[in-house]
Amino acid sequence: MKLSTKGRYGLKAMLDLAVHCNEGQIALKSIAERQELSENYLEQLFAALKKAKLVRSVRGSQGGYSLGRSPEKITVGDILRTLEGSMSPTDCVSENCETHHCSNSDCCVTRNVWEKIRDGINNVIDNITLQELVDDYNSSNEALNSQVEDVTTDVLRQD
Amino acid sequence: MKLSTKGRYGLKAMLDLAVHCNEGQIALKSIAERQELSENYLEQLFAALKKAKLVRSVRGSQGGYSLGRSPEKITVGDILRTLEGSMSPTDCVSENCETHHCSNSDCCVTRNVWEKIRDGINNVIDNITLQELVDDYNSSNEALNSQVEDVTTDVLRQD
DNA sequence: ATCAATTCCTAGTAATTTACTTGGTTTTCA
DNA sequence: TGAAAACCAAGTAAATTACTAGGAATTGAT
Repeated sequence: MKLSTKGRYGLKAMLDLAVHCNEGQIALKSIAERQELSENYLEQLFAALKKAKLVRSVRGSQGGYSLGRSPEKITVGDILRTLEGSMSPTDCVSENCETHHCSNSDCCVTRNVWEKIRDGINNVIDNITLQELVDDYNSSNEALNSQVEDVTTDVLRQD
Repeated sequence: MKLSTKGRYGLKAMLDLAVHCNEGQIALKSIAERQELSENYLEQLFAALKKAKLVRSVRGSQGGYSLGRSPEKITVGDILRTLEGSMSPTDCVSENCETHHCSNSDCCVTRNVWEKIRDGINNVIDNITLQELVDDYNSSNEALNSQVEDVTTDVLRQD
C-alpha cells in the first residue's frame, strides 16, 4: 500500500510552489530543478492539479504556475486525492463507489476494517493544510540557517 | 494507494479460519470455496502467514490450518503487514528503513506528512483484533438469521 | 500397503500499472 | 521575431500483480 510518485512528487512540488509563488507565477522548470524531478513528468501532474483548480497557469514566456487558492484552503488530501485518486485502501469503500451491500457477513466485517483505515487516512490528510507545511518549511529552514551561522561562527572563532 | 489482493484475501481467509477452526484444523480448500478464492493463490498467502507464525499447519490427509495463537492476540496489523509488507505510504518512513535524514527541508516536511499517515494507519490496524472481527461476524450473522426467521414467521402468518 | 487428501514448493505468465520519455503545438513576453 | 514557457498525445521499458501449472512430500483412512 504505497503512494506512487504522483502523490509524492506532487506534494513536494506543491510545497515548492507554495513557498516560492508569493510574487507572480513560477515556471515548472525551476520546481523541477530544485526538487530534482523530471519537468515533463511534472507537466502531467500539473495538468491534473490545474483541472482540480489547485493551481493556475499563465502561458507564454515569463509564464508559470501559481496556487489556485490560498494555501490555508488547500489540504494535503486535496492534492493526494487529485493525483492518486481516492485514498481508500480498497475500491469497495471509495468515495465514488455507491455503498454496495454484500450478501455474506465476512464481506461486511472486513469492509468495516477498510472503512476504518480509510477514515484514519482521511482524518490525517484532510487536516493538514499547505500553509502548515509552508510554516514547517520556514521554521526548519530557519533552524538550518542558524546552524550554518553557528558553524560559521565556530570557524571564525578558531583564528 | 490500494491494498493488493494479498491483504484483502488474506484478512478474509484469516477471519474464515478464526470462525471455523474451533475444532481442529481446516483445509485451505474449504476456505477457498467459502470465500470464492483460488486455492493455489491462498497457499502462497498461507506460506507467508505460517512463516510469521500467525497460522499452524498439519500436513497430509485430514490436515489443514489453524490459528497460530488465540484470536485476541492477532491484530489486523499483524496480518496485513505480513502479507503486504510495511503499511507505510512511502519506503522512507517504513519500519525497516533506518531513519535517514535528508539534507533539504522540503523532504523533511513531506516526510512528516508520510509519518502522520503511517501512524494513522497503524493506529487503526494495530487496534483491531481478529477476535473482534469474529464477534462482529457472529453478531451480524445473528441479525441475518433473525431476519430470516422474521420473514419465515411472516410467511407462516399469512395462512 | 495403498490411495486420496492435504500441505508444500518452484516456476511461468498474461495483463496491468508505473514512471517516465519523445516530440511536438500554442501562447506570450522582450 | 525569437526564446521561454504551458499544453498535448503517444509511446515504452520495467516492474508488479494476480494468478496458474505441475508437481513432490506427508499422512490419515480403508
